[in-house]
Amino acid sequence: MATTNSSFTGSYSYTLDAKGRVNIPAKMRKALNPLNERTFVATRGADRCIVLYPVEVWKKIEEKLVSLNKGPAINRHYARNFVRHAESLQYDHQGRVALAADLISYAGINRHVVIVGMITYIEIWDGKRLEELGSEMEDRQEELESVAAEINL
Amino acid sequence: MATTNSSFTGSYSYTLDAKGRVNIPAKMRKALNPLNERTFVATRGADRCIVLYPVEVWKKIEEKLVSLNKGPAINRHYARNFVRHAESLQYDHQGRVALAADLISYAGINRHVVIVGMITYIEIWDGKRLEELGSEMEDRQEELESVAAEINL
DNA sequence: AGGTTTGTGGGTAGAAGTGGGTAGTATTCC
DNA sequence: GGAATACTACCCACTTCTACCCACAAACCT
Repeated sequence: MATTNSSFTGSYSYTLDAKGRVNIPAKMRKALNPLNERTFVATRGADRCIVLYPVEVWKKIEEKLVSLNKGPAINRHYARNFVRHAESLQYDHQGRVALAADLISYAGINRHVVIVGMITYIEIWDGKRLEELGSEMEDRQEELESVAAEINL
Repeated sequence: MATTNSSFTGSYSYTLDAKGRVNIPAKMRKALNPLNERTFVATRGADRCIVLYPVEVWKKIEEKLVSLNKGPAINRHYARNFVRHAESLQYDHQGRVALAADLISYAGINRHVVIVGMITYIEIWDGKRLEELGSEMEDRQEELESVAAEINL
């Protein structure tokens, strides 16, 4: 119960209700530093999922985006796409956040949702899509192993 | 009896109860540094068993995963697969941990469980599966000997 | 032997997850 | 401008699950 462990891990299965709300897993709520005041920043993730950053982490992302050289059009485009879909979400007293329709459709979510911890941030996936990705990954075992070799756990 | 920093060794046989709980061998509980607050992080092991790291060891793994460049998709997939099945487990006052159904089915566990010490971490196996693996290994005696030669005990 | 530790089973209070109501605010339309 | 409508934050209610507790049997240790 003493959450010295402030990182997000594990995966949890939930349902998106009729109002577009999903539960944030209790363990992740506990892992979120209170200075964030129960709020995350949600945006589009690279892998067609929704990504939730604790606000303190989001601030650092903003800094990096600001320091990005705005000369090349592609850089501006990148920053725009990242920020454009970002919205800050505070979970209610039942532990739920309301996701924007834009993000829900981007991630292809229908009702069955899986929330995955990625240590410093959280991902929200459509259950089925994540499964499909899992089986795709089985075909890419060597690539994964080369990553494993690289970081040498 | 300052066994604070001792290592995990030996193998012990237990039963998984109806609630998905297994005992952690008393010797391993004693070997776990108290700063871990009776908690391990469990995740999928490479050999179809469950792996338990003391939290202090897990933290180091997390650091490596966090420092992975999140640009390439394959790196994200790798981290996701690793962290996704991880959950932190604190053993109760009878010395048991409750394993997630996901991990139990991954390791193919039914009731009879063997817990193996691997010095810095712990493995949880289905009893029968571990036996089968043992007999497979008998056919690979030369390979085993070449490893022995390599580390030169 | 007798006390202590260890392993196993099961009951239960409180937490977690889910659905839905409502009041107050914002938005739209005439 | 003001009424009708949509939206959202907050609240309450119900079900399911889980962490914690107690109990007991077997093993262990002088």
